[in-house]
Amino acid sequence: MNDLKKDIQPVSTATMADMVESRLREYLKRKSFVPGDALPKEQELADALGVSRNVVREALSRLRMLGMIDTRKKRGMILAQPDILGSLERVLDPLILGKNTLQDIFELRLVLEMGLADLIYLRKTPADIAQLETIVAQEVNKQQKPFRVEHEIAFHGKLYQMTGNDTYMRFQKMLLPVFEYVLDYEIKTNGQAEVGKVTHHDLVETLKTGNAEDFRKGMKEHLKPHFDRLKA
Amino acid sequence: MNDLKKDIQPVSTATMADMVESRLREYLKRKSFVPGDALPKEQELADALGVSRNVVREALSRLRMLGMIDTRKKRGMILAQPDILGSLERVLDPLILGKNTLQDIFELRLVLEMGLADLIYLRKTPADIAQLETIVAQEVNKQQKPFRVEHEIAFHGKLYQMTGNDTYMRFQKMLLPVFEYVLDYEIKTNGQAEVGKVTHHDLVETLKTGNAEDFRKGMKEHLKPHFDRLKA
DNA sequence: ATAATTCCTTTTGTACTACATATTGATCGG
DNA sequence: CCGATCAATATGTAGTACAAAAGGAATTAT
Repeated sequence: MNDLKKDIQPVSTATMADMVESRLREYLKRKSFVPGDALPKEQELADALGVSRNVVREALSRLRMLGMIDTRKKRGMILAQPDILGSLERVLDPLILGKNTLQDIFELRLVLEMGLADLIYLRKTPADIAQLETIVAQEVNKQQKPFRVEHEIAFHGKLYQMTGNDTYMRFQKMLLPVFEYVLDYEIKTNGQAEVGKVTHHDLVETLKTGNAEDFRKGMKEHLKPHFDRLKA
Repeated sequence: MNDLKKDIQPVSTATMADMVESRLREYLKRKSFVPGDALPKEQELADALGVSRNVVREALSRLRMLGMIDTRKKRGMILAQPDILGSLERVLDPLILGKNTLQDIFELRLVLEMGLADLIYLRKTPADIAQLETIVAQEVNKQQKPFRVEHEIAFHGKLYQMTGNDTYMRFQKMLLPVFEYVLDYEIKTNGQAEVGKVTHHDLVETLKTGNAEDFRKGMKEHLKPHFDRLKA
């Protein structure tokens, strides 16, 4: 199905820039360049590849966007360490993604949320718990719609942060808009979602007294309305 | 820390292509383009932005790489649905990522693995179980090193597939090389890792008789050696 | 002699032109 | 009325030219 497309399309529609991009990738890998190493100049690459400098620049522009290379005016280009999530960020717009992908991401976030218990228990500190309690305390007062979302983000965001895993935290943050978007859509079609039986407050209590297993169970209950909506 | 960098760097080092890329993104969002809509021609964009067509093409080249736009020879460019993971794929190379990021991804995969139980129980079929049993049966014979990795991939890969979530599955597959890479590194420095008490065979049994909660516990035990290696 | 300044060289960034190529749509012929 | 050929058009590629910045070399001053 899709495999055929991936085999045939590149042959027919591959442009020079595409090929040069791929060649450069291969070149960097084969030469075992490490971050900081200098790359040949644009003109040299163009000559070596037998294309115009224009094409080379289009390919380099892509690698530059991904953070794979850094270029400075006279010093030439150097290999850099790309920010993996930086590239994702650019594409993760609910408005341009397909419905299936959005649904997949929605589920992915549930999976992530369910799996973070062990990391949290590995690294949580009393200070973290205290902050969570502050967040929960502020929730009690304001239950209006705009604030509820804010508190959801504050609470769950703090949980990600407690994992001590920066990539994980940023990843979750990026997924948030998609989550909200799908949620809004679901609510519009299926009516208001009820809230889970286990509250944020309960989860914090579990963090203080229970173990990772308990926390996972609590989180499952907390997210139950979302899970119930999933189609088998 | 990094926030400052993100605010200051763009001002100082932003090239025209960077700005045009950002402008185009904003433009697409503001005009609420939907996939299939036609974009203005390159020359028109260049004129409107006050830059050369060259710069516009560098920016478009980036969007094209991300799959955000499709272009055909005369028909112009049309907005497309980007493949979110496609962009990740290009950057997820263990050799060029930093050590911290690699460690983060290693942990991320453990998190994902721990969180997939509910999706599996929502969607598993008898056929899936049968396939898993076949995979496990083949494991028994060959325990040599190259085969073990293959079976690991086959087994866990099948689990992802059972979630019915294509994005999730591809994501996991992409994370695999990083996982292996970090694992190899750990083994080299800390010696061979022992294997978890719960085997693949046990997990399949749980899938047949137990519930999602049991499966999560089993998976935790199965991955215990990895979790034990994590630093608090 | 050492340090600071100035100038020159080099490489990227941008602009412009020209033309090839493919696709669309229209015109022309059967 | 349908099919084929041909022209128009937008992207793809090449090539030239020059501006700007950054590093290094040479020169001057203390």
